[in-house]
Parts: sequence; C-alpha cells; structure tokens
Amino acid sequence: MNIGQAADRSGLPAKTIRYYEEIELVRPSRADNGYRDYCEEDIHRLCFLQRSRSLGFTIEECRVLLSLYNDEQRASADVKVIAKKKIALIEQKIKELNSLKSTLSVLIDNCHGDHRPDCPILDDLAGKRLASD
Amino acid sequence: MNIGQAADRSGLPAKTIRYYEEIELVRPSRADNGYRDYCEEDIHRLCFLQRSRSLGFTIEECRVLLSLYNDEQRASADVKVIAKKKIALIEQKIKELNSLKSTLSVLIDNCHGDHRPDCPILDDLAGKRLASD
DNA sequence: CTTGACCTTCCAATTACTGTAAGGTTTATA
DNA sequence: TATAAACCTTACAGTAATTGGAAGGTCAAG
Repeated sequence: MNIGQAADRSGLPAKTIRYYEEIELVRPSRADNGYRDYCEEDIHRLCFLQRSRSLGFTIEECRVLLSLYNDEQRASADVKVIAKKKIALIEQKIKELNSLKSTLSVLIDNCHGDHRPDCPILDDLAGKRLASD
Repeated sequence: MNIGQAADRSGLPAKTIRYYEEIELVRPSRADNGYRDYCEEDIHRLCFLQRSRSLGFTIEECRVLLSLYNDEQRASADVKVIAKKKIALIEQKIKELNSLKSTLSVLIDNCHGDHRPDCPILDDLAGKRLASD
C-alpha cells in the first residue's frame, strides 16, 4: 500500500507519516520502484499513533505506549501510570487556561471598547492594577 | 542597568530578553564595555511582555499590543477585539482538553491496573472500542 | 506521448525559546 | 597583586512535532 492510502487509512498526512519513519516509529518496506509499501500492521501502528497523539500523548510517550502494546508480557499497571500522569497534566493545563480566561474576561468587561485610547487591558499588561471600586 | 537586573525586574530569563532584542521587541542601549544597558522604559516593555506572554498572547500579538500601547491614538476597541479572539481560542482549548480528559478517564477507570497484560487503554489506542456493557 | 497525480529526497521554516561553547569584564577575596 | 567567581558578550545548535517547498522520478489515463 502506498503512502497516500496509508494516509487515508490512518488519518495522518503523508508528510507526518514520513516523519514518523524518520524517527523510527514505523518501518514500512519498499516496493521495487522505491515507493514505501505499508502492510496492515504498519497501518495499525499509524492509527495507534494518530489516536494517541490526538489524546495528547507526546511522541516519546507514544513510543513507550507502542512498545507496551507490542509487548505480550506488559502489565496494564504500566500503562495506567502513564495515562494517569497525563490526566494530571491535562487538569493542570485546564486550570491555567481557566485562570487565564477569567483574568482576560475581567479586563474585557472593564474595557469600554470605543475609540477612546483609554484601555484597561493595556493598562493591566503594563502592570497597572484595575481600580477596585 | 545590566541584563541580570533587567531579568530580576521583569521576571524574564536573561536569555529570553536577548531573544526579545533579536526579534526587535526591545532596543536597549549599550554601555562602553558592550554590556546592554536597560532604561526604565525598557524594563516597562519587558514587564509588559512578561505579563502578556503569561496571559497566552503570542509574540506577534504582543508586538501589536505593544504598538497599540505606545500609540496614544489607539482605540481600545482594537485591543478588545484581540482580547476577545484570544478568549474564544482559550475556551476552545479548554473544551478540547476536557473531552480529552474524559476519554482518558473512562479508559483509566476501565483498566484493572494490575500485572495482567490486558489493557483497555492500549486497546482503545489500537482502535478497539470498549465493550459497552 | 503527454498530462496530472502520485511518489521520492533533501533542505528550510515554524514558535518561542533554551543550551552550550568560547571568550571578555567586573568585583570580591586571599 | 593574583585569581577566582560572577557577570557579560556572541554565535551556533537544539528542542517538539511537524509543515512547506524545490527538484525530480514513476505511474495510469486518454
């Protein structure tokens, strides 16, 4: 199977698939004309990568997960630990974004938004606090 | 003022401050010995950058905000538009992270986490759906 | 036989820094 | 006075995870 088809099957751009080969996440064989030739297992790995990347795992985490997936002796505990750490990171990120959002919201609510140059958002960025009336 | 002090005052690493100079966000003068010499206005700009970066604005957005800040003719409407777009992006990101988190949570809850190789997390990554009992 | 859709490799750009090497300057201490 | 520690300088490379583009080879259809 050519790279175009592999891209369709996995939902990954061809460019990305070549990159994954460069960093040795997949090792397709080559046809006589030099084209990459993907077998079902390659496609499977690509789908795995697509899904785990979209779930926020880094490439290196994906590498670990893939090796665990391929290891018949692996313990589900190992995977659970990785996934739990990832959840904690996600929760942290959500918290940060929420606080960011509320700060910005306050600034927006205090901004008259007309053509006067006076602007609480810029004032805040410049380090001036909002007058707490 | 040397770069070390500027770093302390602004809360940015010296390395980052040099980078900001390279991309022309600050233009400190130089002392006779070749050391960068920061004036109060430079520090002010650095603090502005620190704050706006930490609020999630990209460098290019910061550049716009800074120029609006320095332009006495700017309209607060311009700033408000930028900030509102940013809020929408943040909300989008939060949504994505929440859905990511709940997917992972389900998988974790279904993973026995012991020494059996059987693992719903890996099964999901591999494209197998959870049996909905 | 040529056009267009594929495929190849290789090199560069992206974003926002961070690391490191090799060296100059200043300040404090022995 | 010597020297070491703590600064500062530049320049080049690396990070993460792709993406873009150029230059060129291959394949299928009309």
